[in-house]
Amino acid sequence: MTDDGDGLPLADRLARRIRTLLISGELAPGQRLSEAAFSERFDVSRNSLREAFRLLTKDGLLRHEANRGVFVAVPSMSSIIDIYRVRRMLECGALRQAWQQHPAIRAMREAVTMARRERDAANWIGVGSANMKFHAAIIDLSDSVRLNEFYERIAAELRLCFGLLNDPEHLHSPFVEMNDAITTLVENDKPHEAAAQMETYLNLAERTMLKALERASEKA
Amino acid sequence: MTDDGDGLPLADRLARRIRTLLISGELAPGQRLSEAAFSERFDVSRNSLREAFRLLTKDGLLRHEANRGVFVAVPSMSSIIDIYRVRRMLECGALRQAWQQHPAIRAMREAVTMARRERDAANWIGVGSANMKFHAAIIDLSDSVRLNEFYERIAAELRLCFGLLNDPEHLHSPFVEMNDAITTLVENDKPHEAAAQMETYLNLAERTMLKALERASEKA
DNA sequence: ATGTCAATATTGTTCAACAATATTTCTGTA
DNA sequence: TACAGAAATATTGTTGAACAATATTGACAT
Repeated sequence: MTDDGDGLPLADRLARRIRTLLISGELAPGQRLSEAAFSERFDVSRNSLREAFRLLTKDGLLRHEANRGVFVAVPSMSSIIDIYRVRRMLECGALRQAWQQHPAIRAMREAVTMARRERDAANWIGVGSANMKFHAAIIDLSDSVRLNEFYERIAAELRLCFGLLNDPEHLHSPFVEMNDAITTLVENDKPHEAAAQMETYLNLAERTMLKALERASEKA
Repeated sequence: MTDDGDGLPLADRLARRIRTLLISGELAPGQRLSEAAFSERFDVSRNSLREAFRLLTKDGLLRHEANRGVFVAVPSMSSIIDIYRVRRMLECGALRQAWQQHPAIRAMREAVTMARRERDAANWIGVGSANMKFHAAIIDLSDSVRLNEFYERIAAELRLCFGLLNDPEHLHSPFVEMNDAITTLVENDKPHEAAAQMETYLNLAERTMLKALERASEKA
């Protein structure tokens, strides 16, 4: 099940491959991505590669400087603050108007179960993925393809931030039980309380993130 | 003040030019955009044009079909519903957490004033622009560059929908006074009431839009 | 009218070239 | 040595042509 999306245009497939490299941390923030090197590496033409770069730049994962090339975006304090501002708006909004019978709630519950299982197996990056699934499910509550698409972009940027840090246990584990509580609230048709809980969740996560970034940058 | 953004890469400038054509209605929805024809028209290479097409496709203004080319996106019922779902989420959210002293409130007031002036001059497309400025100012309340950027994309799609209709007077004028009321509410530090008012505003606008699209499509 | 097959046009992708701009290396001078 | 400036080099920006893969058109036979 390699699923290399053979039907899609080359640039899209390329963008997906590079995105994977970016969020897996194989390409360091700030690193320059040479057109010649990458077109060679992926065995595609420079033109096709440039199309892919444009897409990823629009996604905020790459930064483009005129006549200097593209660089892996470097997460900053202000970008983290901005990302969490977006998350509060979207996730709390989606929860607040959540309808008790919405199928996405089932996905939220599944993500919580998965996160717990991964945590018990001490697989912290698994906990992280389950966590991301949980929040994606929350966005699904809003039933908007555009919001889903937008959130995917934000989530990719967030993963880029995660890659900057180490300590994934301390980063993801504490939130598993909060996810459970929030899920229970929407299951019991208390969307406003769920949204309120999510707001404190995100504020806490933001602080954790900023603190971690601070430590990481002063070490450098 | 032509402001052709001479510093930007060619593909970005191209994308902007084509976007202008799209939202001004010079390119009809569903129309196919031939690479050969447009690269000739703008006197650029096919490669550069393709990069621009990719950007606009990502913005939802163009649709890309494999081996068939790009087409101007055709607004549908579902896309309008989706767009207004996004607008409710973003605009109501921004208003709800609005801070009385925020500079964007001043921009809202200015947009209202401008809209009134244009309406009195019976310049309906001017009313429309002022209206768009008003809603952009509301998004500014959230102080997020990512939300602003996302809203720009949504606004462009919305303008594409507007182009499909005629009757701009009936489409924009009724909302000027509502804008005034909402602005007054945030000026008086009643953000929740402003958000509630905005929700009814957007529901009404959505219905108007859907009705108009229905008429336009059954005529075809 | 309908379906089949060749002819044509369009997109998908690559390659090679050159201009414009950045970066590095070299050089001469204080 | 340290440093400013100039030459040399490398990289991006953009173009044009080429060819394969796919889609559209049109002619023809039934």
